[in-house]
Amino acid sequence: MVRKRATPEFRKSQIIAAADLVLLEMGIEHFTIDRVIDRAKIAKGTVYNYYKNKDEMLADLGYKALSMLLSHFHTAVGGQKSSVEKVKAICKSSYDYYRVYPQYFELISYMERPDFEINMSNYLKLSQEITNMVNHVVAEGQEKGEIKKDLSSDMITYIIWACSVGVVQFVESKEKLLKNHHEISTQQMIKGFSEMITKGISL
Amino acid sequence: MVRKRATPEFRKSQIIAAADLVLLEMGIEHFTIDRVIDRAKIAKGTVYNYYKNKDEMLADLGYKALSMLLSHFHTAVGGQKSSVEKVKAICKSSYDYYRVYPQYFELISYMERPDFEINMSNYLKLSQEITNMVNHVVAEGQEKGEIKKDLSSDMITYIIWACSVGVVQFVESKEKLLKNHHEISTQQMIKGFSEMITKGISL
Amino acid sequence: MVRKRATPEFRKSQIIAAADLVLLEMGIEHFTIDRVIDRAKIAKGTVYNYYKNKDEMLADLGYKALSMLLSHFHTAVGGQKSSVEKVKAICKSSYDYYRVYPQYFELISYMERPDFEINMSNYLKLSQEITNMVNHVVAEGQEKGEIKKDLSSDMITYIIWACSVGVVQFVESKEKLLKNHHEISTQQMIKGFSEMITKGISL
Amino acid sequence: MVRKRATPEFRKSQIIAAADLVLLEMGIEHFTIDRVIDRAKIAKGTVYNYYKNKDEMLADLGYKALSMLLSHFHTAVGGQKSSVEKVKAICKSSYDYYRVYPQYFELISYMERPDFEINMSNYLKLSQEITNMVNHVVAEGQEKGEIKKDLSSDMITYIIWACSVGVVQFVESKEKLLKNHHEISTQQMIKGFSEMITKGISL
DNA sequence: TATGAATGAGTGTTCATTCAT
DNA sequence: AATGAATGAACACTCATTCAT
Repeated sequence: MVRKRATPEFRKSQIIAAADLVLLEMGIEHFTIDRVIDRAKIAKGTVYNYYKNKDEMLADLGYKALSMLLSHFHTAVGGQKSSVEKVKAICKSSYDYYRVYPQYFELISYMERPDFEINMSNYLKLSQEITNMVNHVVAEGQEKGEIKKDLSSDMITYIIWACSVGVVQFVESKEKLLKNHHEISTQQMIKGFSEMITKGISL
Repeated sequence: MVRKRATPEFRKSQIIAAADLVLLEMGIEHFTIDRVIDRAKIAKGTVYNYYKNKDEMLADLGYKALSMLLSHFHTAVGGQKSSVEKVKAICKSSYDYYRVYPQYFELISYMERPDFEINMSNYLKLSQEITNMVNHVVAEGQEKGEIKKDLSSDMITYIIWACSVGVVQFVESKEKLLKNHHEISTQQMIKGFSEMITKGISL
Repeated sequence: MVRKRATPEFRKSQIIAAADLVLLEMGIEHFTIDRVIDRAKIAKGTVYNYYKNKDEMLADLGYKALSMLLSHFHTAVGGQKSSVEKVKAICKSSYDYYRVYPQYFELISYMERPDFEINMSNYLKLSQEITNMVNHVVAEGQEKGEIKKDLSSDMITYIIWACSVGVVQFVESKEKLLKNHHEISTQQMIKGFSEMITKGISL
Repeated sequence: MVRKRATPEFRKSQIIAAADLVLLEMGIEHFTIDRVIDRAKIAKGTVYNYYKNKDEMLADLGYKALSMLLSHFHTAVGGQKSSVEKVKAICKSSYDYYRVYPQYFELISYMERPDFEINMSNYLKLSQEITNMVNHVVAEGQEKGEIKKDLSSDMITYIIWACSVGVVQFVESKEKLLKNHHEISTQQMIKGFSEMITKGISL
């Protein structure tokens, strides 16, 4: 009814903020455009002036999700001295991240779908940045003789990331299944996992 | 129109085969009854003579998926002597399994969702059997002094499984994303992963 | 599997007995052929050897329902001396009947559907018999000077029946709505209704 | 294909009009959304922009049904002087109402079913209003000594309503069954019924 | 006669996307 | 740019009825 005028940037941030809330409250499974426009108090058609389709909007959210992940990794690495400790911190912070933004974790998994065929160059660039960051830590460790060199730093980086995701998903599904939060054993598992990884990459 | 008669066993296997294909081609997200009946060339109602609902059909597929996995694990462990080698073989065979039955991996994840509320006692029993099998290998290794004891065999089993799933999913999504099969580096990654895990759990 | 042989009469009574139970337990709304064959332990196709379709089966049940109603009316009238008292007893026994066979009441209403287009000659004949029975009571009352004559005995009979059905349905829906059985006021209502009718038809 | 634009008010009235026709022609048992959209020549999804679900649509029809009924009662009562005459007019106007809006009668019955779980506060309020209106007429008659006092005005109101519904349904089913309109005897029946009721409640 | 596997036209509901205004 | 009414393809599931054996 009321015709709101706003700069494109503002409007887009308004939409993404609403989308963020919807994702937070409903999860990716029940994320719908209708719920987003309800939140954002804008018309349905307006969304499509800013996003080609739903997936493009999710990619935008995904970008935010990766940003937060990168920031988590930076914080985690910051306090550590040795490269191995840094890797361990990264493993642990993957889980911390999931605890704080479980929906973002879901979203990142969701975006791996093979039929997610939109322009995600920004997303991929950021994804690369995260990889580079971890890669840098690993390569440094290899140079300093802390981390074994029979695998390329790339490979080690991928393995660390893949295992971290796997462990978090495992914990997630088990917690959902059991419907109670047995935080203790989860913490033990994360700790055991981190140590296993660091031991596995050490010289 | 044309009424095709068949033994219940044949018809059920026909449906499962069609469902397998649909899962393989479309992924769990786009797995629908309509697509299954299209493939199986049967009427809609027929499906419901064999399965109470969609989830029960998926549970049947899931059971098959776990059976194949267990069988893969058994084969893999069979040829190994030391416990650590057995664990390594399990890690590698997770990927082999994925190569043969890629569709089953996401199905297993899907069935973990908390609202999957059908009778899955058979499925869960088999799931437990797999866990027990791996657990047995790990516990044996601990007794023989091959595997470290600061983590319970349960915990190690879970971590191995979670990491294996993570690595396979990673490989899967990267391959689908890049749409070319760089089998070599994948093989390297699986090898590196297996060695990292075995090193991580060794004394 | 096992081929049961039986006389057609026995088989039909077996089906109708099962159907009766299904109607009793599920109500007309959830009355299905599947549930009947489950109960009767016979094959689906067999039903259609004895009944052209579902409605014909219901008509058979409906016949039974009317039989019980007629029997209720006979019992009710039996104890009364004056015609007016007989009419009052009929009004009351309509409700008694509903209390004992609520599903039969539903069924009778259901069979009034305009698209209930099957051969119901038996049903209609019995329906006529009930009408005749009431009509006889009314006509007798008119002859004896107990019941007013400005309306034909037919008309009075119809009105009595129609009002009785209406009152029972009203009580039924109110009880279902309120979900508690306030038997007292219901009894009062039935009593009030019966008296109102008898007063209405008296000279 | 062709996108027809209309004001919401028009579209809603268009849907209701179509629904009215479907109810009239098919009866509540065969009232489906598909038939409504067929009639209204709109897309399926459009219905759900105006009604949350089927029951809400029926509730809207039901509200309209009660409105017309109340209006009929008001008109009927308007011309009468004595309370007893007013009651008689109400009985007769029930039938008039049915003649004008035959489809609404079964709808009102249908909405009494206990699993009708939508917000019907408006409907129930209106229903109460009708009851109050009749109740007022009866209570007035009791005060003036025209109507007997051995039953509460509430009870009498309910009985009048229940009997009226019963008689209308009886006439309806008989007419449909015989498929010819013997308007004369129907009129006689309504007249007889009204007089029977008024006689029944008089002092 | 008996069987029960097979059929397929519904049934209500969802939701991403389009497009006339 | 903004609106929001309109669209229609999906979707899981039901059940009376048919018919080859």
